[in-house]
Amino acid sequence: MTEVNGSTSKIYLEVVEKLRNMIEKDGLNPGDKIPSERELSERLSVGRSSVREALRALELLGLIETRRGEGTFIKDFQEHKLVELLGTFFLQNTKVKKDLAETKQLLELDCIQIILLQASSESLDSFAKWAEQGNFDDQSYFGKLLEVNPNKLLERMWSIVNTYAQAAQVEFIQADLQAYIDLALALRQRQKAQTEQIYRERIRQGVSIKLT
Amino acid sequence: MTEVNGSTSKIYLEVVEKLRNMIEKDGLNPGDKIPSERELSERLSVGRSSVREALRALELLGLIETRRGEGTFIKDFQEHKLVELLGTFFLQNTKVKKDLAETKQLLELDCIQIILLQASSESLDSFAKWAEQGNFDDQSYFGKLLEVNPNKLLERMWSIVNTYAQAAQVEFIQADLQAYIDLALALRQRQKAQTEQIYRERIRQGVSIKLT
DNA sequence: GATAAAACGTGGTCTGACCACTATGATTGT
DNA sequence: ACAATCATAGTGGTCAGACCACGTTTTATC
Repeated sequence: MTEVNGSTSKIYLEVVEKLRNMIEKDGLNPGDKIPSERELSERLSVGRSSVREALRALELLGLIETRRGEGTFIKDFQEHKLVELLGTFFLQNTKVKKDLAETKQLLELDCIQIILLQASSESLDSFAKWAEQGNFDDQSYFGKLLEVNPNKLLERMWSIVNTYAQAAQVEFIQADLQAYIDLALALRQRQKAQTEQIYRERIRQGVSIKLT
Repeated sequence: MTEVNGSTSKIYLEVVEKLRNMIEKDGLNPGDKIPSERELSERLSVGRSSVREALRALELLGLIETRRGEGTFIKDFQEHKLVELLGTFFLQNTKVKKDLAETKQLLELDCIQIILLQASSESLDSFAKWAEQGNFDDQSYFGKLLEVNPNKLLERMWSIVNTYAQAAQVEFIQADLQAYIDLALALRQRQKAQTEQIYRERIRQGVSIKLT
């Protein structure tokens, strides 16, 4: 018996989908509460356990947060703990690591391209000022740099790749502080050639992947 | 009554953890079968529903695969759904058309970089041969090109961005067929400057975003 | 009015029951 | 002996109902 399982067999996946639509339709934002498990179960005509499977999966993904006694909320996603999992799980093959390192670098260079062409002088000024304080490490530096770039999609992609890279223990060697500062200054002056040279020769030197 | 909840309240998270250890300890590899839900439930002394919540979460992450009537298997980590999911959830409403087009181009250029440095001559030959047939459009051409590049992460990212770009009706203007063919030939000869020139001036000309 | 107690709502977990599907082994037919 | 068939057991998929633990809200009490 049962039941015309439309397309996505597996109820919990349908619930994920419905949830996604619901969030979009109702314009829910991070922090907002979503209906209770029992209500979802009723509204979607599925068992509560199926709803829970969907919610638990989304929770592990860091997309929602549940607080016992209170409810389930959309999460402002960041630091999903799943990532450490992935790292220790099945991420330990060198090919993946190489791809991660390579991709991360490419995204950083892409970001530099965009910044050179599109970033406002003010944002570049303030970034340079921030860099001159010297209060950063490789990771936080590029995190900040990616923020300066106006392409939010690129920023998000870098963030994800970076997270994965961390999980896989792919970390770049910390370069000389001055190199990072010089990069910021070169960016501010929109010196394309110099910027790229600093990145390649002084910051990402000696890394397995060479570009250009 | 419960419960000495060691550290990670939430049983399903403990199950995830236990599973991870089990996989590591037993040296299980992609394709291998993991114990059945009922057996796990018994071995870990937790309810089957908790086991299922853990498994469903890992499944949505793309770490395992379940086949009804057969069992649950470790999956090759290649096709992780993470980026996809994050995208469908939070990347939707933003007006990212520009970002999409821009990012897509950047990824294509990144791919070209990698190909110039890493692709085998044979794969470049066969790609050029394929291109000379002229049986493609802009999209399928770059889809094929991304396949030539050995960085599977990059390929996947492009594929996703491309999918979204389509959905957002961000499509590049089809260029002259000859331009695509010439690009393939330049790639085969590993002519970096020429390759990039063709891409920028003959294929992606007139697109909103200009790079370099 | 302030405080304490009870009621309610919510997530967390378990159990037991079916269903649907697959693989395996026994049965049967030739 | 071999092949096709069927029965069975094992597996994931789903549901319903029952508690528990915790937070919020309402109510009763002082």
